[in-house]
Amino acid sequence: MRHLLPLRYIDAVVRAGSIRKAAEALSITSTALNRRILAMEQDLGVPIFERLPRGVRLSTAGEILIQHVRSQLSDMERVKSQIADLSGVRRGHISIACSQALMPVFLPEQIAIYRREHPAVTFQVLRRDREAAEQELLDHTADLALVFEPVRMSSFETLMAIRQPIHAVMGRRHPLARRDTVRLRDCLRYPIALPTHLYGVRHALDMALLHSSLRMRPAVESDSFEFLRHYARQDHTISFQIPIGLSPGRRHQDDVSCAIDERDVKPGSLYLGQLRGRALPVAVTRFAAQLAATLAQNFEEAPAATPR
Amino acid sequence: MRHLLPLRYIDAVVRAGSIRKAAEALSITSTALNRRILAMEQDLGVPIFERLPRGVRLSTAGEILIQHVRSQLSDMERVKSQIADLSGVRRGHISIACSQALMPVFLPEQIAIYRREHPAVTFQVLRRDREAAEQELLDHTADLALVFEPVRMSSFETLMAIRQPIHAVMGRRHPLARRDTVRLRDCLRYPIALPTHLYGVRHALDMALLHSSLRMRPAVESDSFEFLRHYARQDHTISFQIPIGLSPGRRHQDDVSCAIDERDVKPGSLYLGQLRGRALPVAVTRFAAQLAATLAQNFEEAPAATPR
DNA sequence: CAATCCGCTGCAAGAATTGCATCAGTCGAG
DNA sequence: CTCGACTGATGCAATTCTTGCAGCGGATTG
Repeated sequence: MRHLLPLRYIDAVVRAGSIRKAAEALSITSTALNRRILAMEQDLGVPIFERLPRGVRLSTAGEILIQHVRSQLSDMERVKSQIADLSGVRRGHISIACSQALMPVFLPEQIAIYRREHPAVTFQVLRRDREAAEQELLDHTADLALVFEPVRMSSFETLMAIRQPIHAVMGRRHPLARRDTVRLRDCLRYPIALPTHLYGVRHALDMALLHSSLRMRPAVESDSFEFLRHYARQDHTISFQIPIGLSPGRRHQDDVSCAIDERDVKPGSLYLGQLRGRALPVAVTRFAAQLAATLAQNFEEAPAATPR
Repeated sequence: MRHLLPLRYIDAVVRAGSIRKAAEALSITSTALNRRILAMEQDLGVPIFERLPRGVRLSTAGEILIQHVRSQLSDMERVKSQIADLSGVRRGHISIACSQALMPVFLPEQIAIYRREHPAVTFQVLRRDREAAEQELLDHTADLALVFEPVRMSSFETLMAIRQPIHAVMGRRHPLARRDTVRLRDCLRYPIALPTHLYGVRHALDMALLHSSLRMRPAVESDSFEFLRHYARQDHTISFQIPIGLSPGRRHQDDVSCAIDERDVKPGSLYLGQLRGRALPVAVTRFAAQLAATLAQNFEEAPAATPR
C-alpha cells in the first residue's frame, strides 16, 4: 500500500529518534526522508517533531498524530487480512505480548495447533512483563496481550479471564512434594526462589504477606522462571508458578507442583486482552477465539472480570 | 494531507459511481484517476471495483476497503481538529443529519450559540428521515444524528435521549385551542394533516391507533412539517409535532399547540447519536455536549435508553 | 578545540504522474 | 438494426515530483 508510505516513515522516525537513523533503517537517504517529513509538516501546518541537537522528538501535535498513524497502519493490516480471507486463504501476522509463564507449554502448543490449519499465518511472541505488554498494545506493537494480573489500564479490553491459583514448585524429593496443597507458612520454612517484583506471581505473594507476620527471605531472585525452576530442582528450594505454566505431566518429571492454599494466597487472574476499540485482523480474531476456548475448557473461568 | 489523496479518489469514485464522473468532480482527467485506481488495485492484489458498462461498482473487497477509507478520512479530520485545538483556536466542520422538527427553532439557536464562541467552526445541516440519517452516520457523511424515534441499528451510539410527547398543532381559533391537553379521539373529530410514514411523529400515531377502533383519515399528507403547519392554520385542520419543533412563545402566534394525552399516544424519544466507536473531532464533541446539556435542561430526559 | 552527529538545502539526474488522443465494449433510442 | 453516447483502458510525450550527492551551519561530547 503505497499511500501509507509516509505514515510508515513517520512511525520509523518516531521509533528511531532521528531522521538519519530512520532513513538507514528504511534504506533510503536521509535527504528523502527529511523532505517527506518537512512536506508532511507543511501539509499539517504545524511541526510534528521538535528538533534536538541529537535527533528529533515528537511535538504535542506529533503525539496526537502518531496515534492516528499507528492505528491506521494496523487497521490497514486488518483490511488486507479481511480481504485475503475472502479468497479462502487465511494469512496474516499475529503479535502477542505475554507473561513468561505462557512460554514453556501453553503458547507453543496453541500456536502449533493454529498453524496446522493456517500455515500462511506468522507469529511473533514477545515475552513482556505486565506493564510493558499493555504498552505494546497501545503502540500497536502487539495485537494481543496474555498476562497474569495485568495493570488493566483503561485502554485494555478484556477478551477472557481465568483464575490461576499460585502453585509451589519443587524438586520431586522435596519434603513437601507429596502434598496436594500446601500452606504458605510451610513453604516459607524452606529456602525460596522468587521472581522479581515486575511479575504477577511475585505481586500475589507480596499481597498475601502484606497483612501477615510471615516474611519472605528469598534465597534467589530472578526475572527468569526458567532459571528459578531449574535452580529449585537442585537446591531443595521452592519456587512459584501458575498452573498454565506447568505441563500436565509434570508429576513424571523432575519437579513437582502443588497448589498453595487459597486462604493464604488469593488466586490471581490471567487476562487475554486487546487494545480497546481496535478492530483486529481476522487471523488475530480467530486465534484469540481459539485461546479463549482452550482457556475456558481447561481452566476455571474467573469470576466477573470487572472492566474499569 | 497529500497522502490520503488516493483515498479521497476512491471515495469519490464510489460516490459518483463512475470514474469519469468522479474525475470531473475532482477536476482531474479521467486518465489520471483511472490509473490511480488501477495502481491501488495492483497494490492490494484484488480489484476494488467491478467494471460495469455504465460505470463501476464496489467489489466485495472494495466494500471492506471503503469502510476503512472513510474511517481513515474522518479520523484525519479529528486529528487535524485536535491539533488545531492545541493552538487555542477551535476550528473544524460539523455535519448533522436530523429530523425536520429541529429545523425551525432548536438547531438554528444552538448553532448560533456555538458559533458565537467558535466562529471558525462551520456547519452542515442535513434534513433527513430517520433511516437516511443513520445511513449517513455509517458512510461518514454526517458526524451527528438527531432524530425522533430512530431505527437505532447496532452501529448507532446514543449520546443522549429525551422524551417527546406528541402535540397537536392548530390555528388559534380552533375549537380545541384553549385546552392544555387533548384526547386523540377529540382531534380525530376534525380534519387532520399528517406527515408521511417516513417520519417518527406519524409512526407514533400509527402505533397508537394499531389497537384502537379509531382511524385517521388525513385531509392532507406531506413530508414537510412547515407546509402542514401553515396549512392547518388556514383550514381548521389539526397537525402534529413534537415540542422541540415548537417555539416556546407559540401561544402568542398564529397557531397553538397542546399535548395529546399520554394514554392515547405514547411519547416517543428524540435521540442524539453518533457512529458507534468513532472518535469525533473536538469541535463535534463539544457541540454534542452542548446539545446534550441543553436538551437535559429544557426537556424531560428519556427513561433508560436501552442500547441493543 | 577537534570530532561527531544532527537537520537542512542547492542542484542535477531519475522516476512517477499527467493529459491527449484513441480503442473496444455495452447500452438505449430511433 | 444502426447510431450515438457513454463506459473503462492504453500508448506516448510533456510535465511534475522525488531522490541522491555534496556540503552548510549548529550543538554536544570528549
